[in-house]
Amino acid sequence: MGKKKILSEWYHKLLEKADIVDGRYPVKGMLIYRGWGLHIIKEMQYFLEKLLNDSGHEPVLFPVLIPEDILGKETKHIAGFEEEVYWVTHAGKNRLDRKMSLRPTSETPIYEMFKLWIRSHTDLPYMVQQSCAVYRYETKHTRPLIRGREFLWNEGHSAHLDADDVRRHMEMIDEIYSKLIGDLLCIPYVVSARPEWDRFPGASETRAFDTLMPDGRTLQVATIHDLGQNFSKAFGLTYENEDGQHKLAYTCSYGPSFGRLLASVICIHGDDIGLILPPAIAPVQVIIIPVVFKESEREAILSAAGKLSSELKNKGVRVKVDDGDERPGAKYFRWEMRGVPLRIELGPRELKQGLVTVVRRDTGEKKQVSLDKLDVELFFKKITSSMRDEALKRFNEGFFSAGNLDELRDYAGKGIIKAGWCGKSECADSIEECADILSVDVKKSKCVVCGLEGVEVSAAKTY
RNA sequence: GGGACCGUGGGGUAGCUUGGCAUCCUUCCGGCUUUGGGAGCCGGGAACUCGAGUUCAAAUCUCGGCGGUCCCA
Repeated sequence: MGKKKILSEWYHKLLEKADIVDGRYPVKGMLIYRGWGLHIIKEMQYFLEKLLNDSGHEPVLFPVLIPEDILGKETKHIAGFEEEVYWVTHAGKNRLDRKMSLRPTSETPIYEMFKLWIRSHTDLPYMVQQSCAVYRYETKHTRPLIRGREFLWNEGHSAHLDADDVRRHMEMIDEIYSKLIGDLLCIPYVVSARPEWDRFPGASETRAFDTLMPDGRTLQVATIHDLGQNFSKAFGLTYENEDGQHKLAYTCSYGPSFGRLLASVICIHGDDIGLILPPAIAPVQVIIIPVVFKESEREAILSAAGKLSSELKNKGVRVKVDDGDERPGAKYFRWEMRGVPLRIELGPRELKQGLVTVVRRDTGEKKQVSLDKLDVELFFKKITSSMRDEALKRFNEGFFSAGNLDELRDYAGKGIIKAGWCGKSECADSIEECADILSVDVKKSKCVVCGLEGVEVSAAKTY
């Protein structure tokens, strides 16, 4: 399929061929999530929700409708989303007295309830999380899983005693997301504070996680927002402290996009043949292919395959025997395209010697292993760590440093570029004509536009 | 936000300039033969994005809607 040549064509074809999503639903920016793709998303979701719940979050599920007056309570927030909100205005033929929006994000309805749930300082920190779909009428170019008008994510919301506790909480969420993105999905990323003009509407700081796609553009896969007391003020979110005084809480919200994480997994790990999935999220971790020549051998081979399959299943491995009518070669291709980490071939040769042939999807490496010494968990560990190393190696090659605007322009679209910026907004505009500024760092550097003393920024073409 | 291109069976396409029988591959169904890296043969099913207009006649020309892809900001 030629991944490297035309990433987007490769990507679109694979989404369909591997049963990940179907983008033919006739509403712009909306997708059908299909079996293979949804299963991968569910694996990520369970992993993340467990970490969040273990850290003290209460799982919740809020309604999708938010009344206009509640969505509009924090003025900067609504101003930031205004153009993207879907409105429900009618019930049958009757106009609703109170317009309802489809949630673009759930800070506002959640704070409406936090106000009722949080009474005392002993209730803090208060943390909830939900996995759900949110709705934003994107006017930019939509792309399946990357930019849609409906997308799946997990959103976490918390309320705290003070600003310090928010900072500590952000560190903890940072750690949880790093487990999700780096450990589970084997994807390298950068975390950085977004420049002021690119913050979440209503936030005093937005910290973002960006992955680097093979075409040199970055993809923001998760964010953490320090909302200070902005929302608490708007919603009257107070608690009673030890002295019986009512104080405004501090709040924080955060979320990774499951669609974008999946898109990153597909593009960053995949190759010309198709998907390569980390074992932890693969819907099928081991595919067993029985190789049958003679009818007389069929029963013995299939029963050996079935026995191996149940043994692995008992160990908690997601395993499948492909006993369909196709020839083995056709099966190899299909399961490789779908990214199954390990293939086990079982034919007359293996049966006779008590062996299996094991093939790794990530490296293509083929090995004969004696059946009683087969350790798939060890294979999974090796695959996982080598996928992480491979991805990191390519990621590290994606950093550049630009001393002037021409260099910045040259590197734009190749990766993440470090460049100097003096702090003036017109210079930022010139930089952003080449590449979006992801973050403003502390290291000193001369502005690539005007040459004045400034600080280093990270910039990249973004999705 | 600006621009370019596109929409034909389930998927991919030819045909469109110059209006007139819709092409091929693949998938799917049935049958025979096969099976260690996408098997072969025979038979069958299945399509012009929607609406309006021009015309004897529209996949083809015009306008609009819906949907998609890419580029630039």
